[in-house]
Amino acid sequence: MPRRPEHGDYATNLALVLGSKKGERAMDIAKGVLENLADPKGYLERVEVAPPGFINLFLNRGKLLEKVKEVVQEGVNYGRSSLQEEVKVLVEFVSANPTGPLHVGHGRGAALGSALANLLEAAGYKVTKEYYVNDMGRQMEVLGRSLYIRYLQLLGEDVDMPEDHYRGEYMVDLAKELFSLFGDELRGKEEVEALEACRHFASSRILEGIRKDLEEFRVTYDRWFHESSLYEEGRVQSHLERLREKGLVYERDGAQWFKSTEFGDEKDRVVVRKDGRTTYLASDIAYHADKLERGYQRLVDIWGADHHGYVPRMKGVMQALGADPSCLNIVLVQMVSLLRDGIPVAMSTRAGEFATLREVMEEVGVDAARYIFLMRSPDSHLDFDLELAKKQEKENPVYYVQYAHARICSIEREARERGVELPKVEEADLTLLQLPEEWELIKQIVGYPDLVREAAEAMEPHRLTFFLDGLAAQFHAYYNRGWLEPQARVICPDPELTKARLLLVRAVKQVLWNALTILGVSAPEKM
RNA sequence: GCGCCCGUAGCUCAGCUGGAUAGAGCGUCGGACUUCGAAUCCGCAGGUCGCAGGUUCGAAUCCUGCCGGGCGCGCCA
Repeated sequence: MPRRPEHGDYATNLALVLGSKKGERAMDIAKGVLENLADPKGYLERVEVAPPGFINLFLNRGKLLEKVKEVVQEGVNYGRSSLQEEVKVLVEFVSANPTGPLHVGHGRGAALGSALANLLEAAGYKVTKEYYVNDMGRQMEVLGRSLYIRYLQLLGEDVDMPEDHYRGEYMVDLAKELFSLFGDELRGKEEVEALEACRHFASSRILEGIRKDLEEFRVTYDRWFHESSLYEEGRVQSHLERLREKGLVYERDGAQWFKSTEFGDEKDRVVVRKDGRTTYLASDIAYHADKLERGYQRLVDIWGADHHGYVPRMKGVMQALGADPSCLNIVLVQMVSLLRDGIPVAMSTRAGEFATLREVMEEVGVDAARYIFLMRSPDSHLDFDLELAKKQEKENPVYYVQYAHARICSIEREARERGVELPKVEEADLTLLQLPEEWELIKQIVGYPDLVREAAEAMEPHRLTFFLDGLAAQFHAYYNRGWLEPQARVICPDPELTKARLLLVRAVKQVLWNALTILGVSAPEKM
């Protein structure tokens, strides 16, 4: 899409690229392309060649106007497409350990994962959303002991909480809850048994809290996959055995190692420790094998960027499992720094200083929080200042876009009040739309389906936020033109023109709604 | 030391996979409300795209080397 109008509505550098490859003059190739250009459906008004070899395409107005009618006819389905064949994709995201409440970093992953899942679905993929619950390992033991200590403290015993345990205030609350259920019953039991009860209680209650936070954040899952289920069925061991037969798992220094160097990793990785316990990598091998066995052709894992060092070994795991490593797409989302009045807020789970997702939701609202998380490329660090977000609430970008939607709803309400019926698609003569602002709006909404496909392919929902901002800006400019020019208003003196404009504006509203919905942000009819 | 990400306007960031004169929001300054919602719009100002080379018709975009910031480099997850 060229910037300057004389370069057409679309432009291609095809001839320049071909010219450099074949060593021919680009201008000659461009002219040749022009002569052989087929346009059976008449989409093109005219085509020009410009030095040094650009081909500029000017779209046929009438054909574009028909597209506007399609927007209204297709409604919520406009912009959705279907792939040639069904592709099953599994999006796994957040997957935070159930050792404490979700913090802002998880919020970013949650917003991104859910929006990406919607986006892929809109592009025609068959999407499943999954949360991997790490309910095994040392951290779970530490969690159980942390709760046990809080519980004993509650009963008046003098026990110290070690530095490396979970010291957050929420553990005290859990201890109280535990006490109200069991009284001092646990104190009399064997420690092993009490710890097991604490572990189970803490992790299930915390996981329940996580589920509720996410639901409130408009994030839902098709499945919660528990790491422990892999062990109950003995599948971790069986997959390790299979890799051992392939020579990809071997013993050294009393431990079992996965030969990830075979696939480009810088060193081999331990899967079974000297003491016989498996590592998380062993679980991940079984888990990803399970994903493949379930028939997913494409696996999307969304990780915090601090886990980037694990990418090579996971790619290696895919190859070891006999899969193409390119079918595993790992999206690394950079850190979020939560600020309060410009001052960084510490976000350590164990130290118990929280910047929870719940806090953020309650302070700035779900719409604003989701939109801010989704505005930037996952590759960029994100500064999220709570105070600033609150102060600027009314200037927040999300309100700008939502306002455009609400404004159109308002226009439609006004039209009805004045006795103007909203036109049916066949009743409107769109050729009456002659303002440059209208042409710009038309071009933008017509380009929306391509945007959805491209954003999905790049796995970059943030492109939608920039599209939305641009569409809203174009609409607001259009609307404001009617401020001083009553004949440029949607509801104008000419009834036929009014019908055409109402239809256009309805198409704009539909596209705003569709894109906002993919992002999981509401499109209010009133604000 | 090695690896990944980032470096674009005063601030926060886009830049559509190498195109034509680098964009937006916020902030500053100046304008537009007798009503289709001013949560908006219009305009001014603001740039050696971190630095230096290279690739070619053409580079913010690709390659190399530096500089600066963030994050990793466990028989933790």
